[in-house]
Amino acid sequence: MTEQNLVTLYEKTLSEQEHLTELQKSVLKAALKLFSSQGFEATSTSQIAREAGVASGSVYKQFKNKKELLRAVLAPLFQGTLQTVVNELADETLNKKYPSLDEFVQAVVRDRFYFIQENFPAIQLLLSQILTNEDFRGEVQVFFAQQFEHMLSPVLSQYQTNQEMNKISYDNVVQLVFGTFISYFGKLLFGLAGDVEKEIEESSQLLLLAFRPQK
Amino acid sequence: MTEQNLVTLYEKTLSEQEHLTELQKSVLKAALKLFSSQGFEATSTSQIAREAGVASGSVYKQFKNKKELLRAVLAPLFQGTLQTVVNELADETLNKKYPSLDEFVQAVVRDRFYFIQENFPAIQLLLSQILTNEDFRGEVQVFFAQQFEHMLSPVLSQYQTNQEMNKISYDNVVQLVFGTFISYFGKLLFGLAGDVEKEIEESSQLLLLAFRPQK
Amino acid sequence: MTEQNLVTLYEKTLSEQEHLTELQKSVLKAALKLFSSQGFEATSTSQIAREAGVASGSVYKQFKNKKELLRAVLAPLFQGTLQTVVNELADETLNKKYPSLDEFVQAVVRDRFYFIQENFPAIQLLLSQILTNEDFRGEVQVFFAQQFEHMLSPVLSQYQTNQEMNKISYDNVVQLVFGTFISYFGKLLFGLAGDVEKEIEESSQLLLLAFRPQK
Amino acid sequence: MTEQNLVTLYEKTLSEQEHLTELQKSVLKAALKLFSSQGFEATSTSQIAREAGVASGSVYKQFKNKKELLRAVLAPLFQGTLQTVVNELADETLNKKYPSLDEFVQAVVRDRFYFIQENFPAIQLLLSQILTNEDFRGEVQVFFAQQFEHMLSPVLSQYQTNQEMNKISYDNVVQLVFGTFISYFGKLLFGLAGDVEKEIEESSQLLLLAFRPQK
DNA sequence: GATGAATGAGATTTCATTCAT
DNA sequence: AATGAATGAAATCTCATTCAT
Repeated sequence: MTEQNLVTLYEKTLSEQEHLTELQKSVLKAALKLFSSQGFEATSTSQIAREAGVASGSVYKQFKNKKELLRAVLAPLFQGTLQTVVNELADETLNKKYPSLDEFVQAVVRDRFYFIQENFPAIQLLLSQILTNEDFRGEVQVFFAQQFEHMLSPVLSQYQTNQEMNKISYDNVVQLVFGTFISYFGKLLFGLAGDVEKEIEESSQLLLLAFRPQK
Repeated sequence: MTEQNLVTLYEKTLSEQEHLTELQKSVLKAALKLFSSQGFEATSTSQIAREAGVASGSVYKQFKNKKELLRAVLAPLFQGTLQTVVNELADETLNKKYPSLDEFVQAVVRDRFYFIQENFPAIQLLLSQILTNEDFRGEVQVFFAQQFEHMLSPVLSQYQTNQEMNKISYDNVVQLVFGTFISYFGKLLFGLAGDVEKEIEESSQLLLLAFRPQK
Repeated sequence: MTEQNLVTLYEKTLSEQEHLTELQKSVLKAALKLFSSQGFEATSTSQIAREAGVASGSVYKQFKNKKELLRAVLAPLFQGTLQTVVNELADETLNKKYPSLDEFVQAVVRDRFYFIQENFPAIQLLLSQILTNEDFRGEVQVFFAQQFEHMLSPVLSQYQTNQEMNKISYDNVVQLVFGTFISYFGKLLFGLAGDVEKEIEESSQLLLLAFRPQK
Repeated sequence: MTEQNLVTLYEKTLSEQEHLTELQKSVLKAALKLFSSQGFEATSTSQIAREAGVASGSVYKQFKNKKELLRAVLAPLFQGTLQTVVNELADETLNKKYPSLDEFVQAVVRDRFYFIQENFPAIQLLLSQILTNEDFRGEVQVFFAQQFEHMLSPVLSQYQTNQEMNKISYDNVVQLVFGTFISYFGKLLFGLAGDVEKEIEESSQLLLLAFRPQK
């Protein structure tokens, strides 16, 4: 089974980046952890150094300043970790053959709900950065733009051609699916989520209400 | 037509709070504006004082410390502004008679999409606080708990009894609707939203795909 | 019986000062109380105003600034209260006829020990001001200089002429007596003082060891 | 001859404390100097930093806050400096053999009067802290409790056994001696002290009046 | 390179003092 | 005269950043 935990994946991505020293990597890991749980502004560089087990000055040997450190923390998330995540999603879920639209939808929802559950802090960091950091928002946009379209569109077309799915646009599908995922994240945030399998089942059925051809 | 702009509503709420002085109100307004646009941590109290046109010490005459100021900023949002918003939503949208489910859904979506559009910065503040401030999250939860259920449930039951709507639970309806609103907020955040009327039309149709009875 | 409590005496002195308004007097009383217990620097003017039950601005209507207020607090202590104290000491103790030196010494010690006990906070203020405030030190000096000499000297001379007392200088007597009083104050400060009558008895006997003619 | 200047002794004590950095020591020295001359409340941390020749922030790197700094200033005074002072007093004065009570008393008075004269500002700080700082008062008490009794009592007993001294209690001796020292400090404070040798002679004779057996 | 003590700009906070009402 | 809200200078304290070792 493939790894779906962002932090572990993140560390794997880091270890592959040969231009980063061990020290840099430990700083990045510590920063990811603390930025996630406390927010960027509320985390001090000395706290990061302590968590990373390095001297406070060493943080600045590697990263010009705190903002640059944030960029360096977020960069591998896109250039490595998230890319891996996307690829795995494609390989293991989108590219598989499912006997029916129902099973396909449920597989995608299951895959992502578990992902959200396991990577809750990192997602919290990403979302809060998206809300407050305009530069970062730009990077997210560049990363996701068309990232999925070429993967998802063919699958959708196929179900639509089979008349298993009604003819709604790619954008609309993304909107519904994205709304579903954010809703699940919100439920987790507020402690309102029930058993994950029950949530998967319900959310899948809701999506299918919109996706199934209306006769 | 009633006012739906949060900042204006916020000021109206403030003006009704007789226990607040003019100075307190101007500080609260300035703080709301700056916290919204820059975040809580990134806003200094002297910046707030400057924006409010008062002396830096005056902020502390009125509010014990910066954290208390944040509480004081957010309190009227819930105890006044958001309450007004909820009440207006009830009076003007939920309690009106609509000839059909389609028109009802479209009316609700239109109402909220315009609201989101007009109150974008305040919503951004609320969402980022929800993500990073656990205490605040608790207050939000208390405020919204069952706030809608007693307003929305009867309307849904009615449409479901008429067989204009399929039998999905209140929770599921909320999840779909909440996902729709968040998606629209996200589109605005990323500059991806098209013409608001087109967005309303599309999002309403998507919801209706899920709400309409599947024959 | 005469009043020996400094604060009460202070209030009496104030009430006789017709150039002071009621408001001024209440501020002075409050300031005396707070400066005594907390020290001058550690007491804020708004705290004084609150204690006095007046508006904070009113303090400044009466006294140019905080330092001036301290002067105004201390002035009546010398110009009225302490003068009264000195006069009473003279009238009731020094000028009385005592059958023996022993009884005279014990009467003076008793009188002052009770005075110290009852006016502990005010004395604490005076001492701490003497230590830290050079201007004030000057005023104290002016006040006490020769204040006692003309009262005490005749009495001493008389006992010395009678050969009830050995021939030590006025300065030496003052030094021994002052040392005795400060020691008692110190014992009270550190919670080491025993029953006041026992302390009076012991301290009187110690003084008498030095005063009695050595055969 | 051994060093009896508190500030020099203080610096010596500091230099022996290996857990203190040079910077900490210079801050402590500066703080002692300024607290002594101006009082605790009237001294700002930036003033201390300037006097110590360090950056303002460095004060807080070493000491959590201003109150902690005061504690850190006073701690070596008791744990080192005053202890040294007490030990030297014991070694050089109390434990020496003197031909008579007269010479013993004069030696002790001389020793302490010179000590008071040389360490006037530090003593002023200690006294003003004793008056205004309750916590500090407690520490002083702990330090001095029985510190002297076991050193002084045997010497007194010896003189009393020899019938060179009358039988007054240890407590009474301490009271007389303490009163003598405080009186000399007071004279210095008010600029009333004469030549130190004359003061020593007079004060010794006064004490001896009380100590000598009354025939 | 790594360290962590030292820096100093800037943030939060306090409070003596002023002034419109 | 009395008020107390408002002021702003200065104090305490924090923390991103630098630099000698």
